[in-house]
Amino acid sequence: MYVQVRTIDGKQNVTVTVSKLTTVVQFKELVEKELNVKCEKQRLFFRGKQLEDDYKIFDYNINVNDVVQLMIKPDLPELNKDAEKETDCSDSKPEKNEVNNSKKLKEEEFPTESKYFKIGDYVDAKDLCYGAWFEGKIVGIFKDINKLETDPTEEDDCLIYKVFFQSYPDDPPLLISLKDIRPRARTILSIDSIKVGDLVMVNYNIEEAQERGYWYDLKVTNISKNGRRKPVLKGTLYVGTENTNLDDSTIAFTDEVMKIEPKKLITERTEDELELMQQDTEKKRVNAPYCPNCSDNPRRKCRECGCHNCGGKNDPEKQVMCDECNMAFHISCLKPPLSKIPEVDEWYCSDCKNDDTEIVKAGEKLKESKKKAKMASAINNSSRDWGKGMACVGRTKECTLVPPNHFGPIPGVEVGTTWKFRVQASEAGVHRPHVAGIHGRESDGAFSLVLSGGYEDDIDSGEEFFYTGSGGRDLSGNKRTAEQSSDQQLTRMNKALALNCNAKFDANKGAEAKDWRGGKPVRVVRNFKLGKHSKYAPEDGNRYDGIYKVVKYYPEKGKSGYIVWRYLLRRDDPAPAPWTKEGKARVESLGLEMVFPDGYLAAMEKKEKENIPANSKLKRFFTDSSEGSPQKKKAKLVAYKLEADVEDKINNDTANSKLWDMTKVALDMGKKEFLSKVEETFMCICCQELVYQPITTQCGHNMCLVCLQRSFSAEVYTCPYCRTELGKQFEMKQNKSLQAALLLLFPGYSAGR
DNA sequence: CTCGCGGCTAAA
DNA sequence: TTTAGCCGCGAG
Repeated sequence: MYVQVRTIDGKQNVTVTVSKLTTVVQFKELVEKELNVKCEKQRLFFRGKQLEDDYKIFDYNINVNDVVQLMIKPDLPELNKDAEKETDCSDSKPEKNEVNNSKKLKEEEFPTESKYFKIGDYVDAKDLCYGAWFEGKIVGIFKDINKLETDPTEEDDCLIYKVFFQSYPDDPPLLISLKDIRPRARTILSIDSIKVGDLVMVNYNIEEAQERGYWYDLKVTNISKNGRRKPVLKGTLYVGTENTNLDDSTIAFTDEVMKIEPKKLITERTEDELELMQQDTEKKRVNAPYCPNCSDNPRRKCRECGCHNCGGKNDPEKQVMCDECNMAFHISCLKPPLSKIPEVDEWYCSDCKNDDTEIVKAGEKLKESKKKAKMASAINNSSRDWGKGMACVGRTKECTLVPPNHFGPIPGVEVGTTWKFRVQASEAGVHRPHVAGIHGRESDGAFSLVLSGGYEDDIDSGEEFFYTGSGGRDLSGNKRTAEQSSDQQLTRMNKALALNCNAKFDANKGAEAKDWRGGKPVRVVRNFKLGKHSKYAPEDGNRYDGIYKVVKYYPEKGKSGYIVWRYLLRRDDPAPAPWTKEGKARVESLGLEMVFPDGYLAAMEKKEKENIPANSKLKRFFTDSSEGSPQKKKAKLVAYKLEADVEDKINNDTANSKLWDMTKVALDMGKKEFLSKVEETFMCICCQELVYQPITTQCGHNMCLVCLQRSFSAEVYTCPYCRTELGKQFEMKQNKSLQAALLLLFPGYSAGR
């Protein structure tokens, strides 16, 4: 799709081709090609939000022909460059800043005086992080040694002012040049005294114009007073250290417009002014609250800016912050509570703790990375392109428990299991095709089918239903469904389903089974869309309803007038059907709930929240996200390389070479993913834990020695996975190579077995 | 290679 | 709100 990129001054305008999955970094590269503006020099904005490098076009809801604004960062003067580097807006580290400031800028050795300001003057100064005016106090004036070398004239331009920002008492003073300092604003202007063309200072929130933000200069272009209604004040807003203008900004806080005090030589100050400059203003200007949740009310409990557990704001020195989610916790509120602040560089709360060196109990899932789940575009880790349908999505998992041509139930999948999307039913191995209704082989029979209401003359009475074959539709134009437009043939999946019927195959008239239970089993999934025609459909998603058999099949003239093949299926499953009272009770007792793709719910939640302004995001507005933020490093995916000894053991395990090959695909996704894949692949079907003292059968399945012995002692001599006959005399020979490999990967997992 | 009882967006 | 029109993917 095309997206317009326009410079803030409107002079340059280009169109670039992107997809919803294009990252902001890639986008910047495209812009660099088109406009010859280096990526580092670009700031891109859309609907008031700065596009941050790690996000995707999708995450900002950018659509076809939307206009993205490009702000070009000019070359900063030497001083500011240095200062900006030292200014870590998101996470200030006072000691480090102090040291570097004094080391890099030798001006401290040259205290001097200025014609405009004195030490102790209360001023407004422009902060390099936010690019807005804040209340500050001059605590030092120095010569800029760098400038003096090139330009020996002692103009005030060559001075550096050390300014203490009163809104940030914990931060060290910053070095500011003269152009970013002026006398403290003291006068609130009434709306009637403001004229078009005036330059004033206003409060504005760049992300959300209705919300409180920071203080910027505004050149007034439009004032309208409309009777008793709130006056409208519009103008060009100067934001950032380079005074980039945002045209036609509407000011929400029209009763807080402030007069800008011009710079004045000290010699020209009146007695009053001299005094005023050294006096702090009584009432401080209000900035955007640090916490949008509680508006910084110290008496309100807030789980966002206070303790994430109890919401209390007391004892900040006894609170520890999580390095992942940045939430604070009282050490006494932790489970288990701590007696003192932990002395480690990085600390993570229980939700974020995600250590891949941690031994994970067999059978217990590793926690998904929060970072991964955060982004909507991370619903799965393949290159998901939205707008092309969930049917277009690739699987992130694959059922390896049974072969794709497996008849009958999938071990571990209970009747009543419900997945939100078809692709998940595919991942579970219950119904593998993404779109097609029947899964089968023409030579073999059908393994599964989905009832989805796609053929409205299907009659569903729960225990029995009529099903229509596929085909006879014109799917030209890359369609997936269409009206019936020709006769169906008893070939492909239609033939496969017919083969399930316990009767001699007849391609002309069809057939009916005398002993219908003798037919091949079909897994049946009901989709919620069937609800239009049937009361046995689930409320939402796709529900596995158990095993059915084909009673009969026959050709018939359908509603369309064309021949369709029809099948009568009848339920033959020991588990009660999910719509019956017993079935519902069973679903309840098994605790079955709708299954969503990994990260799906988190992504949906985030999408909903996106409409609500996140003021805290503003903090990062003027920071350069290309300079690695501390959170980034953890999200980085490092491919896992198997240690030589593990590799050896795996290679020795020739009986499972295919399974290992499949598992090794996950190596690229990092150690955590790989281990999780190993757990999934080598889980014992009986105890649902990683196999211990494993037996590998000739049918290629692994289970614990004790689990198989238990089965044999119950006189069941089949493979617990696929029911292949093993025989009473089956020799239970432990697969030592597999055991050794697993022990290296999961040290100590066998403890307690 | 062809086929298809999805799921999405944008237009109506 | 409903609906036409897409189209990646795994399966045979």
